[in-house]
Amino acid sequence: MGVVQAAAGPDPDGRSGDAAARQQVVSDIVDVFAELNGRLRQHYVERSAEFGLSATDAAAVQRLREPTPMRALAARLGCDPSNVTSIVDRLHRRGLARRTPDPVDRRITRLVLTTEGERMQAALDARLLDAPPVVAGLDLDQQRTLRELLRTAAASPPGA
Amino acid sequence: MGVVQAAAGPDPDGRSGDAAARQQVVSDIVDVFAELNGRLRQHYVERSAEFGLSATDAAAVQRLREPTPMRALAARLGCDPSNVTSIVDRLHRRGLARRTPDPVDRRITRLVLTTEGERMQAALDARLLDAPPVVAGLDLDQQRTLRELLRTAAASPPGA
DNA sequence: TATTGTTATACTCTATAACTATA
DNA sequence: TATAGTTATAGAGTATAACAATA
Repeated sequence: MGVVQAAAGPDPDGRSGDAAARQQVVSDIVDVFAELNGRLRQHYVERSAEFGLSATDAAAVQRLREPTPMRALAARLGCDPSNVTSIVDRLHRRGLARRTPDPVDRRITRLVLTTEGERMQAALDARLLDAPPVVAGLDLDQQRTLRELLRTAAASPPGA
Repeated sequence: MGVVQAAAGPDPDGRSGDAAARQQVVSDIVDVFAELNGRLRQHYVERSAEFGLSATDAAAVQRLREPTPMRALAARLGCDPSNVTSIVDRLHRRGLARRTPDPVDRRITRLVLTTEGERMQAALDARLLDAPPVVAGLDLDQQRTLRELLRTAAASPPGA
């Protein structure tokens, strides 16, 4: 159930019933969503740790599928570019990624996975995308429906 | 799209197609889910700020619907009990909540909203549950379907 | 003059451990 | 001996601002 508790009986005056019911559905969704988000985060933390990586570092490895400027990786991770430096430093120390100069713009550093990094990426994909909490318990059809609904919600502009 | 990119053409050997397609759906869902979670967080931060509250403090107000021990509030907020002290201190300074002794167990502090706290709670419900990003753009039927799917996913035990 | 990556720093969030008062 | 709440503190995560190199 959501934060807003459902009334015990029917609406006394019979007017606010619709609005209350609608608010209840929204409240329920937000609540389960938050619950699942917590589990999903834990899933990523625990499974990334199996490879000796933080969840953030693992996410970075998953997102390096072609030569990528630092800023672009920051955008994909949804964080500030200043954070990427330390992430890439750690991946470099682990022998998973390296910095290469951009051929045309010398301000840009392009990030590339090493061979070991590519192996790690495949392993992470298999392990992290194996029945994560948002999807576990849903068959393929249900997953497709869920994806469609979430995409529709995401297509609604943030400031609407 | 998800982290794992969909292949351009059909599967060459015709064997891994199913598994790859399934992984793609999961990857997509996890991605949109994360995107929506970010927007939802922002929604709560911004709208709570309209009332001079942090998102956490607002969530606490929303969850005080009857006399509640500190630990119970911590459980509802999904945080450690040690955090609740400062939250309640702030709500108290704002005149929104007060601590009352439990009638039978003197170790327990029960949290109760003041009249102003109850007004704030109603205002927060109206404002925070008004078309949050997870739900915006979905009609009532779609919202019900989404709730059902998320509940099914949440019903699947975390360690499964 | 604007932009990339880096660095130093500060701020927020959250958990752990030690303490007290009760049970 | 165990539990509720408090306190101090430390760690992770993230953002801001200033800087050097390059455009």
